Amino acid sequence: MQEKINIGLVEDQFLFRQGMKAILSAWPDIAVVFEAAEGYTVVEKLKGSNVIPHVMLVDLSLPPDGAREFSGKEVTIALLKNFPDIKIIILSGHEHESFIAQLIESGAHGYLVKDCDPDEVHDAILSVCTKGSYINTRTLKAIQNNIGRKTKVHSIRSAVEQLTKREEEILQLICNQLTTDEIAEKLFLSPKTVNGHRNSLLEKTGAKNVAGLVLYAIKNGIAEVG
Amino acid sequence: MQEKINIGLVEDQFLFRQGMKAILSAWPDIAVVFEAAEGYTVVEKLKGSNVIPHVMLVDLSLPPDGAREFSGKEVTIALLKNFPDIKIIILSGHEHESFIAQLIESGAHGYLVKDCDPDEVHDAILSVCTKGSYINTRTLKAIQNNIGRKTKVHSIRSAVEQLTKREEEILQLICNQLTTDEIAEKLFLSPKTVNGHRNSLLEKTGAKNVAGLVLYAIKNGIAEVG
DNA sequence: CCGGAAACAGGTAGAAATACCTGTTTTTGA
DNA sequence: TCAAAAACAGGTATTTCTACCTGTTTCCGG
Repeated sequence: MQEKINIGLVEDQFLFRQGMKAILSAWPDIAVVFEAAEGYTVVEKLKGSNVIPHVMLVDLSLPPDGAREFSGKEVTIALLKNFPDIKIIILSGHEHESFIAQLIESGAHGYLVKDCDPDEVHDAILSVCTKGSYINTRTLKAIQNNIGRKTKVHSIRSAVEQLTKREEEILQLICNQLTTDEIAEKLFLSPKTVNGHRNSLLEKTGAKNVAGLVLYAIKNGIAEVG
Repeated sequence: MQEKINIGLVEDQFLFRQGMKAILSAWPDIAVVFEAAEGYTVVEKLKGSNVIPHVMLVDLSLPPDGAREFSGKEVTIALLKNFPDIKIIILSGHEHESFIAQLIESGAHGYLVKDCDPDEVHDAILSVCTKGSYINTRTLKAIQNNIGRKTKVHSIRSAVEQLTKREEEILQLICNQLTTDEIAEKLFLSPKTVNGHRNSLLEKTGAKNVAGLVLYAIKNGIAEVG
């Protein structure tokens, strides 16, 4: 008998995790050997574990609990850094194409929507093990669309550039409905400086105004709705 | 042997649905007899069915496919109208308290977060069947918080009032990053009129500026992030 | 049929944001 | 250590938004 493929689950919703376990366990060639609900504990937990999964299924929309942000993207990067042999498949709900592309660029080996067939999960797992990656047509299209979009949004550079720490900070405060002057006061800066960052934000995100900035922030996990 | 409780699942994510089915089927007193992926087909499908579920588990975050919006809230209302005997339990991911309160007000009999224990699902199902409802402390707190919040946001009236059709329409366009003049042109209105609606929006939502409006829109399903 | 809400439209004023510049200092990475 | 990027700060001009008013018309429910 062939050795089983060891699977790790990173998913905050307990119900979904249990469900996935039930689904995966139905295949004789698959064993779920690791589970985690929060992103930031994954690497630590794995280091203390004696069984390292071959494939990790990571939920994209892990909530950024508390202060620290540790979404599916961060988990992917951290995992690849510490366990370069682990194959990573991203699971996502109703996410956005631009984000998927980012994930793949971050080094994820596969991508699945939660609204897929259980068989597809099995396929994906086998595929990342044997071929090293799994990209279905849907994902491919998303990536292509996104790349296509990138070049036409503003300039070739702008969309690829990512925000700096300060810019993210200010974007968050904008989402908190603070005005430029209020932000300046809060961060002990000149309003002119904040204004500069604001302009950079509009430039980099391709947003037309605050509405666009807020949407961008939410889409990219910089701000939350609640 | 006692009769089984018939369960219906309304959940767009196929994987989650399968998982839930697996979990639910593990209990001998429960049978999954109905499934739907989209909200707007539920009532129709049920009318054509000869087995009516006793309890419906409805995903709150059903995506508003295409033009028509038919989220968990609409499904709840439609179900209660057509099948008043069905008990409805809302399932939600990382949703917002204010929304939960709305759901309960819409007539849902119970509320569960997706990050709960499978046992809790079982408890909830039994509870809505025998006692007619299921509210855990977490939900109760959410509702109370929300009610508490309502009274202090702006005025007693403002937060309770809901937006008119026109206001929602304009809010959507604001989220699309249109300026007042652009909205006016698009809707064949005077910019002054749009301005008036804008002011009403700020007043009713308690938002301080567009950022607040966008957040409100997303929180209440009027606009989407993608 | 009447009252109230919604939608419409107008005005004035000031606050805030956006679009362009310019430059210096500090941090960081190759 | 050297160059690039980030953060900082300033100026000017214009657009857009927000906060107050005023009023009319239309439509719907009691």
